Amino acid sequence: MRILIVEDDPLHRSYLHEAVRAALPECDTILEAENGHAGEVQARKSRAEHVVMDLQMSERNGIEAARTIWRERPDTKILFWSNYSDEAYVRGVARIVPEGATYGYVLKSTSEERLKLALRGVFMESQCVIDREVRGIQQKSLGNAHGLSDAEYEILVDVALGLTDKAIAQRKKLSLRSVQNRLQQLYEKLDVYEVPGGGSEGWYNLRMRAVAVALLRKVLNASALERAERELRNSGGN
Amino acid sequence: MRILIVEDDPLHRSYLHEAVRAALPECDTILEAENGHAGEVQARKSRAEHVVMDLQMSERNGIEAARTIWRERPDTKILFWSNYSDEAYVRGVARIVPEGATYGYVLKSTSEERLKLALRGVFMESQCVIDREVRGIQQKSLGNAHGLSDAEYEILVDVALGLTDKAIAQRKKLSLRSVQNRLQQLYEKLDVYEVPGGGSEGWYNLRMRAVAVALLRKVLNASALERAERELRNSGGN
DNA sequence: CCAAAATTTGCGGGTTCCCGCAGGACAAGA
DNA sequence: TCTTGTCCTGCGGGAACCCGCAAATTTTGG
Repeated sequence: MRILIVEDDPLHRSYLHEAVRAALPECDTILEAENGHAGEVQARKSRAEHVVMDLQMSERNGIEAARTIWRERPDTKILFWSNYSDEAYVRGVARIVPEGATYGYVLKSTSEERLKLALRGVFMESQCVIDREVRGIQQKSLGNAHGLSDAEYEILVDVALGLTDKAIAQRKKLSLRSVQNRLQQLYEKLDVYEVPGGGSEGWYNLRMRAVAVALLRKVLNASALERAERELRNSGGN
Repeated sequence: MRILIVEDDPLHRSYLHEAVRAALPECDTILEAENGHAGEVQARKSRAEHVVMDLQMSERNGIEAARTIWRERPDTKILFWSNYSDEAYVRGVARIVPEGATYGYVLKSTSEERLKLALRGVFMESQCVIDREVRGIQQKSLGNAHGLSDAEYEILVDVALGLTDKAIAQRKKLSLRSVQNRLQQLYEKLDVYEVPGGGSEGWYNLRMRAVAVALLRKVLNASALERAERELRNSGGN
């Protein structure tokens, strides 16, 4: 049994190494990579079927690396080990996990015990192990009280990239008006109208404010933006 | 000699603890805090004059903590120890350093050697120790080829918060037109006009695109936005 | 001190955005 | 089938944005 560790912080990497060794004595070789790209290469070369990896790394982040790994071998078991439980990350992971794949999502702040349990659960028992906090985010993002539908999220990302309504309409093959409708739904779901000072109107540029709120609430984050930007650029714009 | 460590990651905290113990044998007590707020409290209580602290922590980040610490005792020596060298962080730190204070800024990825050197340099020799990469960012942000002036940066932040031109004019006590002028400068300095696909016009909403580019280039980041948002809210909007 | 350079401000217009209103398209259920 | 609900679409107008032009003001440098 071989395990691949993808993590850029050396301290965390060696901590993980120890945890794996302790939790999975049946594991005979532990491979390491220090960024997403190296992780992909290693995974391809070693055919490792068990990967534990960090999100937010430089040089290709965890989500992108996971996507290409899963594209090549969809039965790979991946345990995500992240600092944050931003909705953007949770959504990003959910978006790329293949049909029936087993994976886990635990926070770096969890106890060593829980990390070891997750390691065994995902790699030995083929369970999906998701931390409580992360689960909480998942729920919230689905509970449509304040949660955005996928369609709305897509629009939000396009807006955040700086595209005009017209450009978005073209990309998404919708009429101009439909795009604007979805935008208004966004403006309601994020509390864009709430004004800091007095109740004066016209304080906010709604389109920009929506993105600001999404960033503050971690519905969006820089990493998601980077991914979207790259996608935009090599899809040639439309 | 007492040293206060403010760092939320337990691994990094203990690593720092070790490094301090090794680099500064004359240090007799090492205090620890696990977020910015606790750090402020500890600093106030212990009157520590030497602080090493992380940026990006939950529950009040390093910049805010440093600001209140320096406000109370401007001669405190602070060594910032951060994962990233985002322009937003570098600028944020530079913005709050008091006249003549000594501080340092090293990345978590630097060698143990350099960390120890920085510890001695800042705390014993009262030098300002800034990592090469960080210095590089500093230069770039000043070299006005692509670097934003302080005025432009301020506007950028206000725009990113979602304020309208009019609102910004009011806050900054400028005319509407001046705000728009500064915006146009922004649009030029960030390459807002560059289009992905063909040379079609009207592809970008410039105001939004400027913020997107700033985020992608790390001129802005979520942490800076949070700070600005809080400031906006308790300045009552104007 | 004056001249050059940079900023600020007003005006005017073309464009985009924001959104109420209202008419279609399509699916679910009585 | 008819209703109800949801979504897409077009129209129209008021507000905000983007920006060229030019005068007024401030700053800089000699």
